[in-house]
Amino acid sequence: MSSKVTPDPRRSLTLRDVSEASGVSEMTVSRVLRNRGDVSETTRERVLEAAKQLGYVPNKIAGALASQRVNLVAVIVPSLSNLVFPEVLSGISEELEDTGLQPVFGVTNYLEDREESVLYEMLSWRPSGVIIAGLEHSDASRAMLQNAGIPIVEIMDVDGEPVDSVVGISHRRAGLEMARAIVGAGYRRIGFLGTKMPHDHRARKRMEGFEAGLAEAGIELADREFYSGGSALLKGREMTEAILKRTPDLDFIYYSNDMIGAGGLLYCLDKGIDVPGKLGLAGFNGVDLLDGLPRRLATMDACRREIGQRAAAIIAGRSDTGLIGGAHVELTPVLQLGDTIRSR
Amino acid sequence: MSSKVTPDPRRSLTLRDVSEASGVSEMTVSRVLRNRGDVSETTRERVLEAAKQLGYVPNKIAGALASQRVNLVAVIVPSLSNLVFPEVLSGISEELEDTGLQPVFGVTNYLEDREESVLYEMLSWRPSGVIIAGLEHSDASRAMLQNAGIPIVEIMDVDGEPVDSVVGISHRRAGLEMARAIVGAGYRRIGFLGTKMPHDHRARKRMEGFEAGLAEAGIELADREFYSGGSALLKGREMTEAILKRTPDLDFIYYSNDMIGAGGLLYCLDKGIDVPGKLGLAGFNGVDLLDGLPRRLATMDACRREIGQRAAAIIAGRSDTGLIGGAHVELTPVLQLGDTIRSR
DNA sequence: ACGGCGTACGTTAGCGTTAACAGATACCGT
DNA sequence: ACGGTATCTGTTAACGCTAACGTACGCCGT
Repeated sequence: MSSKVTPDPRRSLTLRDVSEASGVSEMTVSRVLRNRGDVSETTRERVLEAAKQLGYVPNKIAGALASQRVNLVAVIVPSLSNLVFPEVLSGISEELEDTGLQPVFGVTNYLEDREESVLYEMLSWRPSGVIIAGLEHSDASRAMLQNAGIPIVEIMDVDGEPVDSVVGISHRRAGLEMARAIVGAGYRRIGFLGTKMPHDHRARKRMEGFEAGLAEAGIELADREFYSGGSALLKGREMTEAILKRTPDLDFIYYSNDMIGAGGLLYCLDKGIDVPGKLGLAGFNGVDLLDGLPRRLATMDACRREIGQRAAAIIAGRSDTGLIGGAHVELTPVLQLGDTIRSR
Repeated sequence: MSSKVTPDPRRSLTLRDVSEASGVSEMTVSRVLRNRGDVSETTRERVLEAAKQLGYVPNKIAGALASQRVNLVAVIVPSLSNLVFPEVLSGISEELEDTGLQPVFGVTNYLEDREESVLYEMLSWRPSGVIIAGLEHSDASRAMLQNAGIPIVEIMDVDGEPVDSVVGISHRRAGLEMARAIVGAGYRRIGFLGTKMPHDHRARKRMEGFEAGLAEAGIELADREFYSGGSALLKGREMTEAILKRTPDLDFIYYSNDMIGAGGLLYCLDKGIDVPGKLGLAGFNGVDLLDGLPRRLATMDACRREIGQRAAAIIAGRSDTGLIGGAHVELTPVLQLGDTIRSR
């Protein structure tokens, strides 16, 4: 790989190198590379050829500083292993595809401190917008978002006060409606299995909504348990076994996510428990993993991909909702009864 | 939110604003904010206070341009829905945690064109290093990597010629050893179910290795089928049913990933097929999802998290392997027999 | 022949930060 | 009292690019 073209392989190329190689000014090269302004067809070709020949890669750092424009969108989510977030990210990527905007992902591990530092770090690159999961942030984070002077979209959840725009579903209402459906189907001794994460506000809201829904019928949760870490499917199994041992007369279990719900379902099938006759089950999310299960778990679609798309559309300025002053998009999750809630 | 402090909420703050607010030069502010050089305790506090008060967020764009240093590491993977990659990314994040380096993720959807444009885009931010999945790239991508003048780590796979460093496993060998184990356990009529992605080189190499392993014993694949899209678990079910219908005398099925393997396993359990007596099954990856299944699928751990960690360590200059000239780290996946290969 | 206009470039002056060096002050030993 | 050193702070000049404006030239109609 002896390079005849690059004078110093250590130093990276600049516009000047391309301009010298093609015999025009740096400005003209810049114009060609950005397709801006008038350049004759012949010089355009000459410049393009030289740039390609040298293997020139523009320096966006300098470009961004000079133009005061950055084509980055900061996207901050609590986790990637949750299965939900990769789908949201896909929706964002897809929608941003041909806008010239580029998503940059950051992960907080459900930690407020980390959210704060990830946000700080990302804002220091002066992105064109921020998409961030949840409505609950530290005071400092909230202040940064407010002062950033760029569009902010908080996603996943609409139960609370957004800084700017918001796209999501009401987890409270999701829980509530699930409770109504379950009570409506005649179940009375109801248990809850969920994650122990104190900072998963959405799971918390679902449970609160769920309890409120039960309360409408004068019912209280018969039992509950929380876990953290490990394989969700396995935990679903283990916890289902444990809760049924402790409270054998349960006739329904509501899981805070589909994964542990699936584990519970597999356990019940193993043990020959009559689902949904003797015991009903429901999860949350509508992950397509469930399609492959022997029986389809009742669940509620969280509109993950669409949330990503709508949020990205707002940042890209493509949203039809009020362009200024913060859009407020509440999507409606659809209850899928599956085969694990008896139909009356 | 009437701001007494910010003069113009539209324009974002600069070092100058902080310097004026604290009565020192911009340089001193810069020093305080970066903990570099000597600053007296009193000024340091005054500056910090002013910065916090104003809500100043440094402009890394300007900083990077001036210092010619960027604390970003470009990480390029083909997909996020594969379950494998989020784990690799976690490994990277974790390892980079306290190095001052920040990973930035890009997704290619298994498309060479997209890989090229994502890479170009990322290189234009002049990152400190690149971690990229796979050894197969377009000529242009390869040229960009070679000329970037920064450490490059190709991950997941070691079967090929790396540009610089490489961390991964030999998928060819993984397939080969699985074949040997299966043949060794006495299976003879062996089928393969996999993904149709022409650009998933690693799946391809596993299959090639697998066939080579069978060939050692004079065996050929009895049947095979490929799918694309949809719920992997469900596809595993459907394809298993289809292949068993077409070739009923199969005594083993090797799946290209655990997810469809799990689907196949659930199908067999449903149908009461004797696993592993009459039919053996194996997948690939060692995802912890499998822990929750009624029976543990045989698989091979792909060392996903560790790959991420080792790759990040190389970029961070923490690797013990030869610091210059490209490290070559081949991890060894461990065969886990589970309950779906009979033990002789 | 002239002004007017459009096209195709070039020039100049930053963008906000940091590297490198240059004071300024205080303190020290002799 | 002196130079020397240590500690702190300021000044200057980039970094690589682009916005805004300037200029040269050709073409047109009258």
